Amino acid sequence: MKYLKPWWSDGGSLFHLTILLSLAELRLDLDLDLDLDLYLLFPPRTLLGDELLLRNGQTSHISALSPFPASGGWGRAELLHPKCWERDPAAPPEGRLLREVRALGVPFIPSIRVDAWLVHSVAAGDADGAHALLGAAAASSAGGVGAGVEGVSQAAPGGGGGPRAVQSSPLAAGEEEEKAPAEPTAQVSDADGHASEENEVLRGVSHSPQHEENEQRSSTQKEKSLQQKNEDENKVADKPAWEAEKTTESRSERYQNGTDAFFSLEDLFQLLSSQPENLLEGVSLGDIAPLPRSINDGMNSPTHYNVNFSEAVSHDVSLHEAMLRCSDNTFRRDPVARTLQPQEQILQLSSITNTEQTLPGTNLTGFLPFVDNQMRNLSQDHLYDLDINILDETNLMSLATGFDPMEVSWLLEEPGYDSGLSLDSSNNSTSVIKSNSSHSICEGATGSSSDLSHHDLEGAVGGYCPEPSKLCYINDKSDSHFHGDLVFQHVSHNHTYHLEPSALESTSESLSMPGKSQKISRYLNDTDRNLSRDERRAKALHIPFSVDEIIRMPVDSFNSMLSRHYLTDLQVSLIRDIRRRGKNKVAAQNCRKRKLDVILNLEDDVCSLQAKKETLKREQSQCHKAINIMKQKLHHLYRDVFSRLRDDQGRPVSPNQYALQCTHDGSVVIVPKELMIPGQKKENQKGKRKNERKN
DNA sequence: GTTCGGTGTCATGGA
DNA sequence: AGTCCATGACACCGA
Repeated sequence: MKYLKPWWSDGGSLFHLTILLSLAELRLDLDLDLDLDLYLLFPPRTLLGDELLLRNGQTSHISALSPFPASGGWGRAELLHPKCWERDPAAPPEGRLLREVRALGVPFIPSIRVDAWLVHSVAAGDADGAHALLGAAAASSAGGVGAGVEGVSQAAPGGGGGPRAVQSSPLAAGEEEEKAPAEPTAQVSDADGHASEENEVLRGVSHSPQHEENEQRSSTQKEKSLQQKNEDENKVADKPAWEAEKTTESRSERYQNGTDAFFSLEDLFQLLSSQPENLLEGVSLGDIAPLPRSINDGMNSPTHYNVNFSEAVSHDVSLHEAMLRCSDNTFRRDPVARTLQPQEQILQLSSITNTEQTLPGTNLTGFLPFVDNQMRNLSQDHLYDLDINILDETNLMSLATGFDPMEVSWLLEEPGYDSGLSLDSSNNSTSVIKSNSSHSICEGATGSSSDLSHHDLEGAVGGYCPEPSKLCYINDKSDSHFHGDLVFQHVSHNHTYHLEPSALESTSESLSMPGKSQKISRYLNDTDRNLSRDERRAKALHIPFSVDEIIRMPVDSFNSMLSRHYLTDLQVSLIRDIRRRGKNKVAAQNCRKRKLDVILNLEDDVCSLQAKKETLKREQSQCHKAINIMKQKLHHLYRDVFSRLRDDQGRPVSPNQYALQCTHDGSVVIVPKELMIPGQKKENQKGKRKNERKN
């Protein structure tokens, strides 16, 4: 798969496109990582200093670009967090876009401006040829060039010299004659450096004093700017790409004055579509992130082809300005409503980036496939899968608390508020922002230093470095910070009971959000689910030890540790509570385990005893049976003996009158029952009765 | 909505 | 006296 060849990257600048890519709907409100993977169609360095206006009014800037190998200047634009600019003494002054935006009275326009300095690949000093080329391209656009070619057609006198110049250009736009309309528009002929009517429309949405002043200045500097322009182009053509950066500001100034040359998107469309084979040479996809659509896709689309760009894109094209021109006046006139309706912005962006109808004449889909795809990916993959309610909550919380939405979003994700102790997460949020600027979200979870090694973070609560020197600001917590930490105590289960109820009530009342607590609690549970409450508390208070350490440490080490580190009373109290609770928790677990073991053992004993009882019962019954058998045998033997006994006269002995009795020597004698021992007499009587009953 | 098991926590007593 | 441990009691959560 081929990629668009930056055929303009090695020559002087001819075009100046300003495209406002509405990135407001990116996850800037929640995701603090401003490192946007935005692949631009423009040469690097020319984007430096461009700004991204955040919802909170801060600005971010595009930092150094990363040009792709063999892309001839195409690169990856990175946005720099404003915090970084604050630390950078060489930070550029307030950019033009921001000034313009503020002049328009739009306080929050989270958009990114991309100035594209399209440089034609002409030989050094051959700016006229480039002008001719672009003039031809401008002339080739069907009546929709508008003011976008101003300066270009002047550089190529007559504007009709396009075909000849195109043939001499490396683009070899031989097909230009086929696609080019016969006549350039009147606007083309008028494009001598003056701002066109459309330019006026686009830039004059709100005639700020600054704009008027710029227009006045522009009229006086026209001639000079034209001369300067040619000179600058020749200079730029001899300079490497990064040196062109130095001229960006001056270009912007001239742009503001309306003296620079501009070119419409349609011109570029015509130009690119006329030479697709040339444009798609040399740059492989491997150099650039894979994108599903090449520029040819946009070019070949009739929808893209037939778009009249002259209406909205002719001079200084911006999606935002185009949006301003659209019927959605609330975007400009009601910044508050815009601030409060991120979803609508998202939908706006979606409609803009996905449908050409929203912006007639502004077909970024075809012209900027990379940007378009990025926007699509960002808007669809990252935005639509977001729970919009989070945005709502964030904004509502930001309104309620006066906090920054980013901070509020962080607060929502920080589940440490169920602690009965005062926490410090407002400081955390700030630290998070700082750490995010260096792409260390995880490390910045507690706002600690980003220079911590992963080992240091492992097991340590919140990744805080235990060095005393880095613990100094622990004591800098103000009560207000703690107050902010108590915000969400009411939304989560609080297992601690030693916090003053007044504190909880005050914080809950100040920020109570009926109907939101459940959802917030859900997010709280989702985010730091793996952390215990004490861990979150320690994390919030920047306890420089892990909970595991605090609990398992021997008492001597524990005391020495407390004495070594300078900790606040609150921290010491928390640490002792953590230790006590941790140990008690383990003890309770052991106790329950032992109790369970005792119960199980008792159950086993019961089972074994029941089994033994059954066995004994069986043995008892067997013994009873054996005894009965022996008794019966004894009775039979008794009867048998008496049946055979005879007295002195030879008569049978009656068992009713006599009984058999064993003597001490083992002999058996016949004894009259009257002479029997009373005990033996009773037994014999019992036995006799039994035998009688049986019989 | 109720029940029940699991869990954390506190209070208390003994070692 | 301080600490640890064991345990009953309570509250909360989730199934």
